[in-house]
Amino acid sequence: MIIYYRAVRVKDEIKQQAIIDATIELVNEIGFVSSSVSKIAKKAGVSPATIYIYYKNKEDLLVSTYIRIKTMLGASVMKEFDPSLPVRDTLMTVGKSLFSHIATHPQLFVFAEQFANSPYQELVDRQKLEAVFQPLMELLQYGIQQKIIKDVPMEILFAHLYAPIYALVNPHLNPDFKVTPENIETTMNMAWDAIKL
Amino acid sequence: MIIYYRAVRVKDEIKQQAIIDATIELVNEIGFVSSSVSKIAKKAGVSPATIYIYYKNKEDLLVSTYIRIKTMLGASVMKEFDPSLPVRDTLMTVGKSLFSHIATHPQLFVFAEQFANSPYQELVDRQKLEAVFQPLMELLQYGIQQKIIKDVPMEILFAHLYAPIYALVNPHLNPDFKVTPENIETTMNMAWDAIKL
Amino acid sequence: MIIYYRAVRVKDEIKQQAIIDATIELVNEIGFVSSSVSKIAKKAGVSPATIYIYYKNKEDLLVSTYIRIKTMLGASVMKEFDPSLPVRDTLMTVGKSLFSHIATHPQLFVFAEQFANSPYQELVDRQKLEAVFQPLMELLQYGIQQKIIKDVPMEILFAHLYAPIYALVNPHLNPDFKVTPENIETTMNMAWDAIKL
Amino acid sequence: MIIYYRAVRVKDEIKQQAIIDATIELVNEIGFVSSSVSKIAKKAGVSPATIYIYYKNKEDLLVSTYIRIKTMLGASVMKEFDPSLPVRDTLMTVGKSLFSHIATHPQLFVFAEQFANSPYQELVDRQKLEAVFQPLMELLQYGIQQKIIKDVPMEILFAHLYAPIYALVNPHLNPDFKVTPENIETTMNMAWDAIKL
DNA sequence: AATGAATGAGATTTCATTCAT
DNA sequence: TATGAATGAAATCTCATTCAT
Repeated sequence: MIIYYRAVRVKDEIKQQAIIDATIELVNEIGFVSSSVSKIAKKAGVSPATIYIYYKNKEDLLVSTYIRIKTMLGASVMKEFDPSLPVRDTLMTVGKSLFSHIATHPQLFVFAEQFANSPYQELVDRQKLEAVFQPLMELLQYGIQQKIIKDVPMEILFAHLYAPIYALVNPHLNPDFKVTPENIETTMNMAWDAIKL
Repeated sequence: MIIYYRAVRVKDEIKQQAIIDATIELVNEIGFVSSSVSKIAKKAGVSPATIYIYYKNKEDLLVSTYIRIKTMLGASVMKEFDPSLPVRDTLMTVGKSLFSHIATHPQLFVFAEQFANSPYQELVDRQKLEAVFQPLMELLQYGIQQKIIKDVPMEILFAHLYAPIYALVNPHLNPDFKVTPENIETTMNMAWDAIKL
Repeated sequence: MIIYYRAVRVKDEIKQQAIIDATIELVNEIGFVSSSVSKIAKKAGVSPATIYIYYKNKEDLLVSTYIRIKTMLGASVMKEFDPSLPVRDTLMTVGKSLFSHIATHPQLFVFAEQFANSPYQELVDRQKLEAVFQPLMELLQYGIQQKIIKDVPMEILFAHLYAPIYALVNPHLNPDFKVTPENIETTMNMAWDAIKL
Repeated sequence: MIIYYRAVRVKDEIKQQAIIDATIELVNEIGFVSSSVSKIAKKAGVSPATIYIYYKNKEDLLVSTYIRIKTMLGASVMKEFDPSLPVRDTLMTVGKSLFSHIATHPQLFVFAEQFANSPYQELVDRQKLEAVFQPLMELLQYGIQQKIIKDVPMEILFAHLYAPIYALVNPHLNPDFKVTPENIETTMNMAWDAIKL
């Protein structure tokens, strides 16, 4: 006699991932505005009702997807972070890592941009998401102290270090830009020129 | 001889402007996703049907609004353009003008960002919109030639000159950033350090 | 040349009545619980969307219908009210009027009962609805003063005067009861015995 | 010879009662219309699927709950029935018992009222439920024969005896009515006046 | 017996657009 | 030109019920 009481059908990790993947793909294809729960469900191969087992509502689905993307991006980029190197080298490395992460996962980037420019964006705890970049801020702080980096507000430093990257890889803004090693090198050098003392 | 005065009622410029204003305001208030034609009509004080007299459909309304905003921004910013000044001064002036234009009309900026990150964005002729910045490109070209500015692709120069500005004024990204003369000065100086030879 | 600017299609009283009629009929047929907006629309011969032109939402439709029914009932019953007659005669007349109103419009009664036993019921201003019965209360008051009627709380008097009527005509409770003149006479005489001194 | 003890797990009485309790509570809180099987399950602390082990479907659950309530009410009220007392005393006692039962279990009453005004109501065998009141009917019959009680149809007698009670304790109809001994006394005396010869 | 996952069907509501005047 | 009414289509979400273990 077999007793299998415990093994009730269990929330399916694969299905949950399929839903997230479908969400990202669909937003890439038809945009945030037109992406409905039904369409996401169809793409994921599940019933619309099933999505509501995994997510409280549409908002929850989108916010969760965004947080997952941002968390992955942060972890991936900061993996390269090595404070034992010279300040400049560390910043360059992180920047290049960001470049290549985006270049490898353009879909995630498109979703994130559309999300960030939607009203849903107010629902995420930015502080929590940005916590992963704390070491970077400390490094910049240290650079300022060591008179290597300009003594200006942190947000301005960040703007010059990373905004150009986002602008360049954004296909809406620069449809023809290619993420080549040379372009990366050029951009990061210029960013350094902007912030260095 | 008969002289026809403008006896026929003519499309009402004021009404048309009211519709555009309502569109921009509504997108600011509730976002692109939730802005429906009926709500825009209500805010503009007209019937939904009236909007279809002035615009072919919703898409036409949104695209027209975007183009109007971008055209105004371009004109406004380039008004300050004076090629008789030194290259650096001209670029600084244009950058500051951009800063202050956005600071004075944050609503237009919010609409434009949401539009640019929507599928509608593919419907605008970017080349045409950017034509107004042609003098700027020529100036940069000239700066390169004169060995004042780094000889790198034009889009990289633009990215370093203006992306930090957009990032800083974007309330999603930097909710606490204040557009003060000092911050403007700092940012533009850093942008110049990035692109100057 | 004809100018008909003014005569835009106007909210259709007939259509609105059709929606209310359909609501009442449907609740009679399949009950409150199963009556959906779509089904009401279908019965009324309009699109579900049309209902939302006339009513803010389902709740508004149901509450409006209830108020209309109750107002009609009140007006109809009180039409017979004649305070110049002896107290007993007036109360008898009103009771008989109530009896015959319900007997003639059983559908309205069924709807009202189902509504009153639903959570929607909390949304109506009972005080306002009952205002029409003010003269009745004053008459009872007068009867008490004249030592014709028992000096007990008003709500107990009402309960004995009218609750038996509602119970008897309720087909759930008394499916076989017939509203005959004789039964009416009997019931009202007994109600009088209950309240008279 | 083999003796089977109750070795097989048996339907869990406690669980079944929990489901019924949850049903009644939920209908009290959110009404009949909004009470779904899932919500009932959650409140009862079981899986929705479990409910279908104990009840064929939702209808079965609701009808069973209603029958249980009505049966309990009947038994409880008739417990006091004592035909050896004078007719009047017996009727008074039963009425007071009804009053106090409802006052002690208002939740059961709310459920019953909502149920009775729903389409489910047609699914119960009223005759069976009312069988418990048979002695009461015989008593009234006897009273008529003895010329103590008016010789009118049984349902009219019942309506005058008990409808005022239901009306008074119904919080929708009389939100401010208090079930005090005095009010009970008054009401029952008046009911007696209505039916007595 | 017990259950969490799963779903087709259907709920309420809003949408972009057209109609009739 | 201008409009309020009207609507088919589609949106989000919930429901009663069944499945697989």
